[in-house]
Amino acid sequence: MSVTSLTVENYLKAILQISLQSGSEWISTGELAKYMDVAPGTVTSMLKTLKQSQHVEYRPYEGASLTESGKQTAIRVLRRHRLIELFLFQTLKLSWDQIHAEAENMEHAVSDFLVDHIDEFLGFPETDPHGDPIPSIDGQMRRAYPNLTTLAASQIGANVKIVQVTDQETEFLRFLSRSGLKIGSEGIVKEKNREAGIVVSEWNGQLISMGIHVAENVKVVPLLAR
Amino acid sequence: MSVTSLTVENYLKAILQISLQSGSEWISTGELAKYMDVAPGTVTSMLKTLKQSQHVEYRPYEGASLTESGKQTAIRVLRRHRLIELFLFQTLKLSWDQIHAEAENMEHAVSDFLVDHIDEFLGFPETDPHGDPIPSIDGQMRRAYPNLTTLAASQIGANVKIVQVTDQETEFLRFLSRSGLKIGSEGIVKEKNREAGIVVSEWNGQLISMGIHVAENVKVVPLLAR
DNA sequence: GAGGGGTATTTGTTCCAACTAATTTGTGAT
DNA sequence: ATCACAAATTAGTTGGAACAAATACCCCTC
Repeated sequence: MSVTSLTVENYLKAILQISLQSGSEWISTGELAKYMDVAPGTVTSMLKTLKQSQHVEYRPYEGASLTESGKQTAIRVLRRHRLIELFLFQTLKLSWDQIHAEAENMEHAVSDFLVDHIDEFLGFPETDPHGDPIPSIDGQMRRAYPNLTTLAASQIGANVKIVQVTDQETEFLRFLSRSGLKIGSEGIVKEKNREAGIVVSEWNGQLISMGIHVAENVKVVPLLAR
Repeated sequence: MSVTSLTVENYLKAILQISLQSGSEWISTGELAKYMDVAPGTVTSMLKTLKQSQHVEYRPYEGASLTESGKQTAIRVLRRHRLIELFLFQTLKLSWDQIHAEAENMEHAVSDFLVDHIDEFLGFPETDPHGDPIPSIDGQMRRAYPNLTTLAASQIGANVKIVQVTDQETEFLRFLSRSGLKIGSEGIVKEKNREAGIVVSEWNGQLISMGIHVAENVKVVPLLAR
């Protein structure tokens, strides 16, 4: 097991998350710098280091992508993160927005041994409290819902169930909590106003409006109309 | 809340533990260097840093002692450590020797907010799985058993109950587990051979011998003979 | 009171991961 | 085809925490 400092782990995880989000394997220095909140030059030198250690492929001025081994490391970090979140969520009954920051710190401080015990304790769950899939012990990214779409992309009149939220910002999560929305909530898209950039939907009889770009972070599966 | 890096926290905790163990407030550079497994020069420069930040008093060639603020920080770290140990012990049913190392890493990665929730979840416990007292939320060191002695110091024929073990070495804890000894075990001192450096005691009908210096790490309270 | 032995401190490096500022490269518009 | 701009890379510094080796200090013994 190669030694990967906390910093290296964070970079690898960031690269994985950016590429999962953007859908492309290759990411740019700039994207990574912004995500890590670090100067571009810092990223360049880190990418060289990661290339040395075979964690990424890197071509100057073009960008970088994870190698198989880099991806495995990143996935292990993600697995730790998500299992810890769920663990805290289940045992301590903390809220959505509270656990993310804690898990961010803890993910580098727990051994694989402990994580596997947490996994067992939780009954080998498939998703974390945000609905994000938990990578399996052998490093596979699981995908719980193949027919996933977003609230923003759903048609008016569509009956949907929230299965995942893909933004961990405290304020966003608080907004959802306040609105009574959580994983498993079912609702109907009532109105989409592309000009105003607004989506209105109904949940348990209550109407909720949110910006289109916000609704893109709410992943749903279609339900058959009742 | 002053910013204390993980390294600073570890030094402060070490100073506290050394002085608790030795019974004297002032500790030497050498003791600390050995405890931290670090070169003496490193300790000297760290002590200067800690003096700067008002965490310790330090006099060259004489040693250092915690200031009130340094002590508070150290106690908070100790509290985190012990609550985490108990948390893992209770929820994941890990063994004595497994949790210590995990908690060592995790203690710097969890917020006071989380620790207080763990405390509540556990029902505000007084001692951790090793019987060590858990400092209270307001930074008091609790002392559960005032009439504490060690197995090594108990008279032949004494009826005792184990309430604490003061060595966290994996091998020592494994030895205790294998011997069936744990917090709460009750036994009788059968034989003490100071020349051979051996203490023999009986637990549930089983005789167990251990070295005197080992038995010093087993803290007991006397029981009335049955 | 002069040495000597054991601790401590100082000094000078090293590595990591960040920064700023200067330079280079790639690309889209004219 | 060139220019200008945005993005990336290089170069040079910084701070933290470690090390080894040289030096300084304390105290005990003769």
